[in-house]
Amino acid sequence: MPCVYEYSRPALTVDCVVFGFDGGDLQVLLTRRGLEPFKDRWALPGGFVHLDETLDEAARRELAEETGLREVFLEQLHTFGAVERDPRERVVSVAYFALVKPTAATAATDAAEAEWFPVASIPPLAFDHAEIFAAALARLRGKLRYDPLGFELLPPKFTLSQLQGLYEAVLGTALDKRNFRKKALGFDLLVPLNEKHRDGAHRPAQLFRFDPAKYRRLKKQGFLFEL
Amino acid sequence: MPCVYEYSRPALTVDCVVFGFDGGDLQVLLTRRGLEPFKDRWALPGGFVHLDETLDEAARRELAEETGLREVFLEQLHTFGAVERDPRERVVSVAYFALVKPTAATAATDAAEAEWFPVASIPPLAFDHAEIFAAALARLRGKLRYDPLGFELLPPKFTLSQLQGLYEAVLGTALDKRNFRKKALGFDLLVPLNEKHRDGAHRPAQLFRFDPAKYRRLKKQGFLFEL
DNA sequence: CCAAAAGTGTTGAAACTACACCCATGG
DNA sequence: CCATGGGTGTAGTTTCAACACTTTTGG
Repeated sequence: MPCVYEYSRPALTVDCVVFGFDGGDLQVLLTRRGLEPFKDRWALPGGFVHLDETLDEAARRELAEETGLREVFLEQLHTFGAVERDPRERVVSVAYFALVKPTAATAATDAAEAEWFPVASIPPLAFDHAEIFAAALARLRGKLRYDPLGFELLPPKFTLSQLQGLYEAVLGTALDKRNFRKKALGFDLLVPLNEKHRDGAHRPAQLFRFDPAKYRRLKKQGFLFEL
Repeated sequence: MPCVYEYSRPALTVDCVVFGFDGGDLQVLLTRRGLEPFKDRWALPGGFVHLDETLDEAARRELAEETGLREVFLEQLHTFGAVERDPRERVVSVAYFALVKPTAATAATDAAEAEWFPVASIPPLAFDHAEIFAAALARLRGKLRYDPLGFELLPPKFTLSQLQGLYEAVLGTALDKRNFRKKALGFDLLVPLNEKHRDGAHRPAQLFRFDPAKYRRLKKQGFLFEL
């Protein structure tokens, strides 16, 4: 029998919008609900915040538990507090968005009831998760332009074409190859490796890595990224 | 005697970072705490979220109760969830930032224990409110550049010099008068009024108003503001 | 030798920066 | 008539967008 205190404050959860990139499409990781309400519907991975953990910790813990993902890029998105967003009782949810590299991404698929969906064809979602997802996608699109988030979705070594493909997939627009390369290299944040990417019957591509330390140094001096 | 449920979930509050502009400095509205902990310290206005209100509603209600402010521009900022941010018990706080026009701002001063402080000289704050304030200021600075937020801090009728002064106060840099005017007028979002601003022994200034409807229309077509 | 993606420069247009003087008013 | 802030244009530089062909490889 619940006492009055159960109803005196909202429940608090975290939900994660996890993005991945397979080289073609931008994707999102969803889990299938095992319980009512919305049993068998797809939903964002997430769960209740414990009293002894921060919000970020809760998000990481839930991600690990439900999808097996660890060490992902995680950033708080927005807190959703509509009164009726959960039919059972008042639940406020702190939403996060996460970016995972392809290596980690494939590991996640092996786990439990988690599955990747291209963002263009998301199934119906539980609760207000469609709204949360839309907010996350908008944020990713907006931020990609002036923050080097993209590298969190690529393997540590990547080609310029892969980088461009990612920008095109996320922004939904075609980009000019020469202009893109000029800009991307102009920042001096991509270091060429002594390694080529061989992939099929054509000229092999130069591999690069992103230099995050240098980026942080530049950012402190009021530098802007902007691709 | 509290039952176990009191401790099974964090308490949830909202806190508001309210900015105003007096023509010279960017200011923040603080309230003096009447109770322990941090009794007599300055703090951000805020309070507990009720079960039957959204987070936005809670923020507006608390603002009205503690400062008398209504009809302000309000936007969710970030949710703060450090485990020890409140010494009494686990409290998670959804922070908002608010922008108020000078007319409303003076009304607020008359109210209760609320007072405006220039952002350059904020007193010590309760809890983690200094951190919240810093996040709000950073967000305001960042967003001002590509979102027409500034008009929420000016009276409905304003001169270009007032607008420029606001940008300079928020961004902390001097701007070139001619370039600023060119850009500001170039968007075609400022409509000149048949009215001048008389103020002292010099040429009176043209008054303008911002056209929010037109802005929304342009934004839908993928238009970017950026001053 | 063919298909397929990698790689590379230039040019015209637009936007940005820097900069100095006259105007209208109140006292 | 003087002090004060309002208001205006241009030139040099930089950045941006558009655009097509050669290179390297595997099959």
